[in-house]
Amino acid sequence: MTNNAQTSTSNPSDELLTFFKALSDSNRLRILGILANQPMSVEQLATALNLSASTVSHHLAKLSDAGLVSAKAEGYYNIYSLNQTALEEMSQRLLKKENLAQVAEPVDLESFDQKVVRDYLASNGKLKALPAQGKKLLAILRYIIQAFEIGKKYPEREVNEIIKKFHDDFASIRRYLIDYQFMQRENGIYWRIK
Amino acid sequence: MTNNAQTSTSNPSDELLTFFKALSDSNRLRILGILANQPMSVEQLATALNLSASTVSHHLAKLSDAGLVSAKAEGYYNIYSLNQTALEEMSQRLLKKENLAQVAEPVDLESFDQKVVRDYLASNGKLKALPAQGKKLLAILRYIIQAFEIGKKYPEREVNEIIKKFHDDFASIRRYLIDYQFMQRENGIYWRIK
DNA sequence: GAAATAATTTTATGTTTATAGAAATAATTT
DNA sequence: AAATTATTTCTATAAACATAAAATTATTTC
Repeated sequence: MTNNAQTSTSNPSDELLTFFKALSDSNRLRILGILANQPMSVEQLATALNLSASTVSHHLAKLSDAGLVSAKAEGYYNIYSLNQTALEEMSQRLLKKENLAQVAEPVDLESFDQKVVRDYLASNGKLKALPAQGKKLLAILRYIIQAFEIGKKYPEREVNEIIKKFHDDFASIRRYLIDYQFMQRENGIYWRIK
Repeated sequence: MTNNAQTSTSNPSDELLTFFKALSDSNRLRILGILANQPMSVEQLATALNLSASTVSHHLAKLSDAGLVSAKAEGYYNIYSLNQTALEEMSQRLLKKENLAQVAEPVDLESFDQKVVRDYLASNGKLKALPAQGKKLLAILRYIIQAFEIGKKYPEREVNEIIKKFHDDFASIRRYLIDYQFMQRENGIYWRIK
């Protein structure tokens, strides 16, 4: 298991996650349903749901963490009730596309390219092979094209030299760079266009 | 990609549960966040999230079951994109108090009383004991009071007789019935008032 | 102060679920 | 047809979680 060492500082998606996790159990949904009709004590809920008091208490703690219910001491009963405002606010605030889009950590859109290139690069800096086609070839081409300056004019001989640093089959790669619109050519002169 | 086989007895809370379970995992939230920015293939997502393709596929299946994403075949890529409408519809439709209140199965509000009475009743129909106080005593009293007709006048001797069928300590119970306003008394005559 | 009652926390256990490797399926290119 | 690539399904495993009994805490009644 690799990834995200999840930052210790609570980010907005922690809040989302707590909210959804609270709602992702059938007995907790039943509890909310009951509390939407009338406030109740832990013991009453336990009887109504045929669960132990400790289990209900555990569920209520999760719902409470998510801000969905709140308790009011009454005698030695703890009367829980639905926190309706939180429910509606949450659903409106959290479930919009704009907000969701921000939930994603800054996605490294380059990472796919980087992985492909890493996989294909030998330790001498040359490519072990050329991907036959598709997305991986494009990733490699995006990598190679960076060896050229945008706008600068290169004679074909120089283009070949630069490409050869990556792979011996400079002819194929040069053609790909043209085909996929990374370069343009006129009278044996090449220039990078993106 | 399979899609929601939605159970034969599918009730509204199944739908809610599927929806929330789909959203209750941090990697699935990250996927949604990314797809809110741009559609992507399984492999691209796997690379961006540093997860295996099979894991991402598994997550996408859950999101798809919940109607949150949909896929479009493109070459041999499956390009997934956010199903924005579903997200907003769900949040508005599902998270209202009226709807939540219906999510709860018809709650048997009597069940607490019934359980208490069952626990305290011996096989001969008599009470094994009298709860000292609190909710359980009230449940027992609500049970006993049903032996009386509302409005009908009972002399004390008859009240004692009826109560004795439940418990020998008729004096305490008679007093409780008055104290807790199940009966009223005047000149040695009793009547049930609720 | 002692007994009774309600709720929470702790601890243990069985179930569910996320994960990834391997195998199977599907589509594409050569 | 054979090789390549992407995705899904199958299988196994480890982590997360629901559950309840027991212990603990807190409150009330007597």
